[in-house]
Amino acid sequence: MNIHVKEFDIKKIADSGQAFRIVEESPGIWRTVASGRVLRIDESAPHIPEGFWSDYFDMETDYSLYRAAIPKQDEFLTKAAQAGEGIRILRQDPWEMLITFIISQRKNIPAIRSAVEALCRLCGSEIEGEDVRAFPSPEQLCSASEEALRACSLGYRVPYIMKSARMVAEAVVDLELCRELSDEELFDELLKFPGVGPKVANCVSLFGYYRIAAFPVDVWIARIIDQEYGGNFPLQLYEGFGGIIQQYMFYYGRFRDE
DNA sequence: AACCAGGGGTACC
DNA sequence: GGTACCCATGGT
Repeated sequence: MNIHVKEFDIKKIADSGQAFRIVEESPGIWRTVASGRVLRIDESAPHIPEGFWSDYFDMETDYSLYRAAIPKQDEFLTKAAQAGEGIRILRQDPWEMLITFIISQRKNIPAIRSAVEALCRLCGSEIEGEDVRAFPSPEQLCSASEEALRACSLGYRVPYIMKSARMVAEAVVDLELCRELSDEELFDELLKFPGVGPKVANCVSLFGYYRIAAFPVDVWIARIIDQEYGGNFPLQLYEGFGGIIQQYMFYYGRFRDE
């Protein structure tokens, strides 16, 4: 049983900077790993199973309603939203997002991918019949040695990751209970982790907790706001779903020249 | 409030 | 094959 797939582009999602384990395994066939499961998607005939995966890919949401809020006079966003049609905000695992976005600081996307993959190979669980491993649990990560973590190209982030993993393993911060918090409370809670500042807390909120009002500002978004909006982006036009608009901006900012 | 941090990816030569 | 520059930043 499959739901009707529309406004879904796995290739764009793989390049959107929210998920780092989606790879083109063979031409046109994409493989993704989440919560210890593997799914393969044919980009020309996408087929999303009901249940876990349709929830993960947020298939119930109609993104055209969000794009409709963009004023026609806003040429940049109009083009960005057009170029980004098919991108969805994935409902990813908060723990995986926490560690992934601590890793992300001052790395480019290919470097984030390889570091995350190295971490999974180091201490993630095997997945039956697959070459890839699951993202490691907090306990698995805690059991890894500092030297082994350094070999994953994590650099100065190693202590942040080790301390954050311990905080989750010891439930100093309960990432599941955090689902009950308001956006502001969640943001403050995430800031308690070492290596997590405003940018990373917003990314974890948006991609790990589906807080679509969160609006992470990285170098790309800052550049766009500066160059296209004279330093003043009208975020109030998109109250409650700025994160979705941000995703179109990010994607278009990176790929409009290709 | 400047300044620094690992080092990988990439474009260019 | 060398090198210069950039990178979904945060801590000090």
